[in-house]
Amino acid sequence: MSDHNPLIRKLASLTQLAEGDKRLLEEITAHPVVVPAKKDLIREGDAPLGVFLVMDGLACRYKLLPNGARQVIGYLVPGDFCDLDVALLELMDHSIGTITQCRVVHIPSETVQGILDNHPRLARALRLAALVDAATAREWLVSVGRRTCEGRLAHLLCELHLRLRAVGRAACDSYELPLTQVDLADTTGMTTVHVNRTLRALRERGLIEGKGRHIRIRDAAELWVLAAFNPGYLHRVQAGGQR
Amino acid sequence: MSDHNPLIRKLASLTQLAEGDKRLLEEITAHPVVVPAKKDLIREGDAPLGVFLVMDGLACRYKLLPNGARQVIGYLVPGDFCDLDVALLELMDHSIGTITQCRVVHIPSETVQGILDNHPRLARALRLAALVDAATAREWLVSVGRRTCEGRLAHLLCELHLRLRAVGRAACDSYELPLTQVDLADTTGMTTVHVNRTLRALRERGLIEGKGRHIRIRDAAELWVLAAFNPGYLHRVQAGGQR
DNA sequence: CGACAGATTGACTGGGTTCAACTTAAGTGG
DNA sequence: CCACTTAAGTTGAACCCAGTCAATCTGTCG
Repeated sequence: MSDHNPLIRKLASLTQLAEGDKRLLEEITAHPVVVPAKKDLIREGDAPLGVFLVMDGLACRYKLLPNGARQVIGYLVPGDFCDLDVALLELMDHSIGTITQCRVVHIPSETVQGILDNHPRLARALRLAALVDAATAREWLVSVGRRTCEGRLAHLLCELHLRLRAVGRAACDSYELPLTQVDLADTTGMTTVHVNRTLRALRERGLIEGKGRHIRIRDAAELWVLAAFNPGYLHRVQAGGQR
Repeated sequence: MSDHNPLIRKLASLTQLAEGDKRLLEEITAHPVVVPAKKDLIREGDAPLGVFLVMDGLACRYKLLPNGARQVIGYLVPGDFCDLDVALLELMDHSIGTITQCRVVHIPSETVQGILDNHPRLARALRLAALVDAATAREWLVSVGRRTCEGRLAHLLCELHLRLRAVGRAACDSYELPLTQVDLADTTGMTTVHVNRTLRALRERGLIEGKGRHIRIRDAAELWVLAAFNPGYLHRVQAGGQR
């Protein structure tokens, strides 16, 4: 029953895993720690201490500017972990904080290194996941730089839907999105006011529906077009498209 | 005389290298190929074939949207290479093209893997360089999402100045920047018209000077403030600050 | 009930885009 | 050597998308 382990599901969506690999992953993720909402796991300027792995809940990477502005530079959904090689860095160049309460596993650098050295199939899977993270950051750059405001939000909704579905945290056409409009604004480079209006526009176009936390995608095809969403950057083995 | 080998200079700016390491790097980079300006090294959708390393000139990563818009998602200055693990990917999720004529080395995946497996110090350096690339993409996201237009351009100028200086391609306060205003616009998420006006504003404030390709930074301190530039994300060993 | 975070709405403003003309610089070929 | 072409840079004017400011509403929790 590895079906509910998000790390296993995620890695399995990127490449083939052997039974032994899955067992090892189960072991590593056996004892998560509960972290409340809105707590920093690690802060810019801190010395990194290994890899964080989110098993449940939602966390984000972010940076703050001197003027107080915040930019979210990535989300960690269940199964996601922060860079494999952080141990090489002296200092973190960004912060990671929880959005909701999370169950988090902290994996010491030595353990990570051990896996990378002795389990080539897993190493491959983990490296692949790291590549997808980097590709996702680049895709976000495209969003903020060149997509319209509607497109940015639409793109984010499409991406999170696929990512959550891959780890069994989303239904076919709906999911729980515990982000505030402030979070969305800090992610897409907009203001909260405009996020509010843009979401309404998406609703009025009949593309999405749902008050507050619950999102239902009413017209995925149209949403993809509006978002210019091309899921290739997620590098899923089975296309990762619509069910 | 490894002083002019940009890869060696770059890696040395990130971590300690032994003489043997440098010799190996010299070997690998001994036979670059000349690529004309404005040619794609590899295109989104292609199968990756190993790692590209830029020895001279300027190249960029970019993505195109269906509407024709382009977003530049990273520059490759001398010494930079594209992701170590691309071989794991089935398809490229973005393109890499030259801006100017470049001297480029193509390193087969097996060679890369050999180094990663058998030369731990080099592996460390290369991994570190890859982390810096990822951090740079995140910093760009902050720029486009939360910096003013003046700030974005200022930040880019600061970053490129440091990166070029690290590989001996920039003087203390000036450098050649072979980017058109179109390139700058596609990098910073602006229009060319506004890039033009914003550059003028930077000139009029006395922060930079220089027509066309040649940039001179007149007031680095002020430029850093305007850009909210914090070079920590480049993870240089010796602070990487002003000479 | 009061307090607070988050969402919503309206009115106003302005930064940045759009469109279009014009200039400058750098080839290229006759 | 110069007319012609093309890419890049510059400027002006009109417009509008999105930000700003501020008030109001909603829901939740103690």
